[in-house]
Amino acid sequence: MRPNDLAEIRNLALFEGMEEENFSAAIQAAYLQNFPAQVLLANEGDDADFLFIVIDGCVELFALANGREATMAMVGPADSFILAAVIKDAPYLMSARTLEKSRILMVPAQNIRNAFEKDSAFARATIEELADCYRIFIKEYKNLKLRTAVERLANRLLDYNSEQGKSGVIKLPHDKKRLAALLGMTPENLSRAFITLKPYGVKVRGSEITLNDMEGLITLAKPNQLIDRVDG
Amino acid sequence: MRPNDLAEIRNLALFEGMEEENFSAAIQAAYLQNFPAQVLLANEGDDADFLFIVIDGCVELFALANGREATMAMVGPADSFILAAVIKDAPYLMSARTLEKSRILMVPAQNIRNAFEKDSAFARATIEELADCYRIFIKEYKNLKLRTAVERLANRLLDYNSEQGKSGVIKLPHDKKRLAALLGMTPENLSRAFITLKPYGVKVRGSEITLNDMEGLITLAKPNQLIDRVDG
DNA sequence: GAATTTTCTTGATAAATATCAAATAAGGCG
DNA sequence: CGCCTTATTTGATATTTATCAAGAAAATTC
Repeated sequence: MRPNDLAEIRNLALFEGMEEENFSAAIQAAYLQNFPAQVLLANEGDDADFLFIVIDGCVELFALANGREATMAMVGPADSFILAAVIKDAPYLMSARTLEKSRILMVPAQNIRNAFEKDSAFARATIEELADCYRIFIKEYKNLKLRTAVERLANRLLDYNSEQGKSGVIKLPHDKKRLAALLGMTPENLSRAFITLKPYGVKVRGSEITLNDMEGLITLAKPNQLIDRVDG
Repeated sequence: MRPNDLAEIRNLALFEGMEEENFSAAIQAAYLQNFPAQVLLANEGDDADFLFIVIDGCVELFALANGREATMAMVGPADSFILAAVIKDAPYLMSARTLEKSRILMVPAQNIRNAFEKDSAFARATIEELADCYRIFIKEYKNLKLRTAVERLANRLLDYNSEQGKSGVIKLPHDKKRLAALLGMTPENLSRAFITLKPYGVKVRGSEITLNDMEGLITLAKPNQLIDRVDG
């Protein structure tokens, strides 16, 4: 591991307050690895051998059942995933695959569990991280249960706009097939949802989306601090 | 608070390993209160003033948006709720109401936050509790995204059957309106889902359900350890 | 126990979403 | 560039789920 990488990892919220000694112990057994796109990092049902942290790139969390596939979340730089399975020493409930070339830190589960037995700052950081992940999923669950497909798309566009500097011009961060899966709809439905949003000033040119009527879009989307990451 | 109650609370997983001194400090400011049915205990959007723990009774967690209401979970004895909001000192993402006469322990949020700063056993217990809650919701999310309404009902019936001693005769723990909301469907749809399950040996007599063809029902439901609480 | 309210069911219909098939567009590669 | 693969869109249709309006059943009240 390069010293550069080490410093970057040291600064992750999860490890920030940790004692140097405990950090070293936890991290020395870890791997920082480069993966190409479309690599399966974790498979639902398998025992939680590693905690994963995305350093660079993008990872899709997904689940299979009944011949269907559901995208659960997209994970980006500085995000950990499957922390809860590691803590419980239980099977992963989700699978994970890289969507693009990604740099991933893999910390053996046992090291994580040892670390928060020993290091109370790390235990507290773990609590914070878990609480964050929990609330994100509660919001996703509400999003799915309380909104129609068009409303979910509209709010997602508002989120992307906020993340990307509120310029009114968005670059979709994933291809449309994956965006559809993330929003809990089929690609065909996503296409039609975009058409439905046309009267609300949403212009689609490939993966570039322009929002020409924020007022109107917001009226339709009804963004909500208790569901969305960012308020439109 | 009666000594009896105190002993019961002391034995909750969350407080089990806690130092006596810290437990006393946390609990002395707490209220153990009896509520009738249909009392709103927490309101989404409000600041998290209390951690709630159900001692007796039943509480519904729900959320509102766009004129719709979604039931998020049912909480019973020994379960805590809205722990994550307390930890983050953030607004509740869910509202909570009693469904029946209930005894609820309310611990001021500040006491909880103090407690895991001081007490590492409590911090670890909090991690475990949060990880449990997280995994339960991941499962619910998968349930909703990967299964049809009929499949969700079938699996819920199998769960209830397992919980209630696998006798093949179930007493529904909630009225059907609430069961429908919990399963993410309308009451009308629940009625029809029961009719759909009739050929699979599901007999409905009020809130008493009889399962006469476990094989068939399981074939339809396809219960899954990675979604359901108990495996059929 | 009759009246009243609430819950549950049923029927008819509408809306939302998925599926299947085909056409079009976009991107990558030799 | 032109071929080939993959992604996206469109159209037609089916399925799933919700809505609205009654009616039936159950529970509650007086």
